[in-house]
Amino acid sequence: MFEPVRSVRAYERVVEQIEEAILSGRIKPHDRLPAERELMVTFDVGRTTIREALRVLQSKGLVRSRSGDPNGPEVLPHSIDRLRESMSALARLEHLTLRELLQFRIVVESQAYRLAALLGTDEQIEALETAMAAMEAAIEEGEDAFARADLAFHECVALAAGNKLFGVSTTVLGSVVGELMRSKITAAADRRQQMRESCRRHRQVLAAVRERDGDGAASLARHSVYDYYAEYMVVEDRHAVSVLVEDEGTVAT
Amino acid sequence: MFEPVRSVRAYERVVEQIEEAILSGRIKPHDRLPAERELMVTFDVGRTTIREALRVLQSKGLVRSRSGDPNGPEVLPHSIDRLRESMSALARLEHLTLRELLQFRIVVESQAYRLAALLGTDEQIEALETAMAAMEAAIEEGEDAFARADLAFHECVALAAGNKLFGVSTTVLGSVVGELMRSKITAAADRRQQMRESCRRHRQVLAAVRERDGDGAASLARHSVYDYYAEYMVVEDRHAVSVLVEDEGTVAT
DNA sequence: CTAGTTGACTGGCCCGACCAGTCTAGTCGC
DNA sequence: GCGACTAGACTGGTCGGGCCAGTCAACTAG
Repeated sequence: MFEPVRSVRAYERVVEQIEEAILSGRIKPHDRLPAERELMVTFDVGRTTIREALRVLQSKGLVRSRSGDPNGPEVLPHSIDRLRESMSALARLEHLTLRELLQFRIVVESQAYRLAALLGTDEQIEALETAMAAMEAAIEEGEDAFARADLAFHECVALAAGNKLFGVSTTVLGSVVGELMRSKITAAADRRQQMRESCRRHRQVLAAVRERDGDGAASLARHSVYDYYAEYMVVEDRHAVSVLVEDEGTVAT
Repeated sequence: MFEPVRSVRAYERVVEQIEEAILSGRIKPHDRLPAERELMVTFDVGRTTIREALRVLQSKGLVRSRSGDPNGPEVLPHSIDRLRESMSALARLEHLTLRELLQFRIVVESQAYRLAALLGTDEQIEALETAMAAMEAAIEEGEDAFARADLAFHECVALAAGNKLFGVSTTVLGSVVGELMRSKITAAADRRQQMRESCRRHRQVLAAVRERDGDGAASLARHSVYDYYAEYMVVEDRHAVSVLVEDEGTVAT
């Protein structure tokens, strides 16, 4: 007849209210929350409680507190950092292998290209061309710049595909793969050469996209990822990945 | 010459240390952390700081504090809840549409089946059969039981595919889609009928998997998701999804 | 009009206290 | 001897007060 009432901590209810206000858009990024001593009056709780709530919101990437700022805690612009962190934690805890990450990445990335090729507007594909050029230019500016340009390119792909999820996934997966690779990096081979090779691959895929050849772009993208990482996997993992690489209907070595 | 030192809050360093201990596996699930008053001695900080650190770790889903528990805060078993939450938050903030979620889900799910069909062991596929039966039995036990059985089935698929990521994604996507659908639910149609229909679809896909027909299973899975949700989308969204549904090489209406 | 100072705020952190929940050891009744 | 009960020693949850360092803005001296 009656429902059991699980005791809810005070700070949790504070979190709930503020979080809802942010997620619903009632409070927008760059807005400021009232100061802690003010919040503790409006919520009628101690400062400890307010602070714990703010810590939680901060760890969720929703707000940021700066010591001494008279404007109060700042509501942060949306970011996928939290998603990246939880994905990264999951990867460590579940001991995700490079094979698993690449299988997933191949699936997601190739279909993003396919969607972009089939549904992207001419302007969006033109933007891809620009991003591609920026990427090639970034080779000279070092690895970080290149990584950023690469990210921007994939963001454009997701835009052309008309699906933000593909962009987010690519970013997150790239980050996690990066973390995993750092441990098994091959003594910093010729990165310059790798970047150029990467650009060549991207060019090929982009060409297929331009021709509105969705399947071709997807296939090229699959091979691109596979070839890039194949050397870091043992034979049986390579096979498990290559199953996804070849076009449907044919299974490779 | 010298690096700028951004001041790191005390509680953050506490979080770092404990988090690293957990993520690295040095502290295992169901282990207990020392009590707050004890931690505050070992870290040489006030209880406030310890509590803020614990709140953060709690919001990360790594530990749980129960009032009065003499054993201290508990290290939680791994869970994808945090990933689900951040994904859910992202979906709200970025206003992800049903179309976007389904496009992604179709891509991921179909390839999971494909991998399962091509690489799953006979035992794993047998387990799929068992899970399928449990799902059919669960129809009689209500929606919640059915949802659980459905989840378990997809977990088996990911297992057969040999990739935990596909299972995680399916779970997370399912949850987010569920949240989105709650708002546009069609007056609780005949859920019983829908469940039966869902089982029928799953059976078809499973049959293809049994025959090791990866492409067939993938194709059936794509259609299955599409058909299930098509009515909830406007025409142009339907088209953007159907592009992914048809086998490569052919594009549908 | 600018450069520097000052003061009123901010959040970060600590302390001590109190309450309510939880487990356990010991007690009481059988 | 054994089970039910109780009391106590913990636990975390919350509060208030206090101090410090950082930040910003208004004000002041040049």
